[in-house]
Amino acid sequence: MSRRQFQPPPRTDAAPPDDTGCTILHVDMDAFYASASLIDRPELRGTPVIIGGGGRSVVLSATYEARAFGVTSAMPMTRARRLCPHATVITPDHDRYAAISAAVMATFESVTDQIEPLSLDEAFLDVSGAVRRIGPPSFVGQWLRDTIADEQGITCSVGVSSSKFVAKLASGLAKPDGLLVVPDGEVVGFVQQLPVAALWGVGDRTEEVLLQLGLRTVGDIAHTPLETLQRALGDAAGAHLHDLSWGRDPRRVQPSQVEKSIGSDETFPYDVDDPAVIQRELLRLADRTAARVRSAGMAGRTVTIRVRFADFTTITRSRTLREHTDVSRDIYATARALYDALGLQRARIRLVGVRLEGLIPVERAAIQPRLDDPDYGWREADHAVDRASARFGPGAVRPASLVAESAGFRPPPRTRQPPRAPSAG
DNA sequence: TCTGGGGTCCTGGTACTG
DNA sequence: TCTGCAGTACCAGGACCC
Repeated sequence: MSRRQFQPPPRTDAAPPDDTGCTILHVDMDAFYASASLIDRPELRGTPVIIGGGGRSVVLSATYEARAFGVTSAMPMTRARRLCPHATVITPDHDRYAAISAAVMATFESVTDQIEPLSLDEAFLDVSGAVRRIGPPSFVGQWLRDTIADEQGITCSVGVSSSKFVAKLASGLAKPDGLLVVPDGEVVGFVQQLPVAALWGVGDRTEEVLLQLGLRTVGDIAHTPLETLQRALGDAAGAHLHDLSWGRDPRRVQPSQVEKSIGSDETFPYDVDDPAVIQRELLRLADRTAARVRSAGMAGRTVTIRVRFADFTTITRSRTLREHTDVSRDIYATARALYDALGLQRARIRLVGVRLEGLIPVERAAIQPRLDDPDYGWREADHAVDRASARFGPGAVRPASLVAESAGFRPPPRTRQPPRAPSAG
């Protein structure tokens, strides 16, 4: 809980919007990573700034001045630099973002304990328990905006409504630096005027399907038979969109969301066809994944690998183990077996990933020592590595093959062979 | 133009079991 | 013993979100 008590601002005489029953707030930081990066670089305010790395990375965030040139999040950096060559490029500082996010979440906690973070820069709040203590939801929303601006030096936008879906739409329309209330009686009209792509769950593919059906607005979806939507999009997605098109969204704010999987992907700076390089990368990713799983106090049962080829086709392979594990060696061995089973012969690979799914708390995992386990086995070794990493920094202790890699590894020359199709299964 | 990294959820196919 | 069926678990991939 927050150590700071809520301090209500002076009330104004402006007529408040009708926010009766609108107890769901969606708070979304404006261009969060860019705004956070400019706290220490105030001279760059009002100028185009792009947050992103080099090589094959994409744009993490951009100031509104850069967005005016067509730069958007997730756009390849090479393209962003072309669109806005005079922009200042800043390398992301994730530790800084996490610290600011934690401070913002603490501000939320001074209002309500019903907080559902969606990411570092946005969250749903259910303020129904705070209305009597603090004031109407829109008043709470404005106080949050003022407080975050004062204390963190960044702006945010707030959507206020009676459901998560509409609150999120409202915050998006309020951007930047605004607050929008959608009263209960206006939800259907508000939603149905929007284009189909505004709906949560409609991405490029689904939008294309809907447009092919002649559906351009949410109102069009609302007046389409449910069976037609389900035939085109599947039972779940069809029903979901039909509900949203009438403003129906019964999902409640869920304060605690348990992780269901943990994993890491890595895109190589160049396409790789050397099996040894890929095996080392799998080892590194398995190590990293296992450390995160142990740090979260979890254990998982299904190991999934992902392989993306040079032509961007992507395959996944998974295997469910007999027992849950948090041991680096088990995860690597399974990932390696899955990769070997692909039977790839010098295919050009762009990315590999390792993920552990089916997570449960480690104390519920009932991990059984095997008869051939030594007294102090791989789990104890992992915990020793974790302790060393905590004391001396990540990577203080690594598998020997990774140490050799950092000492002398050189990337292989680029090749021109096309990717080989993976074997069936 | 050329596409990151970390996730969740859903769907359809297949294998297994009673 | 064989076959068909239903339920379940697993697997692979697609789509989506931030």
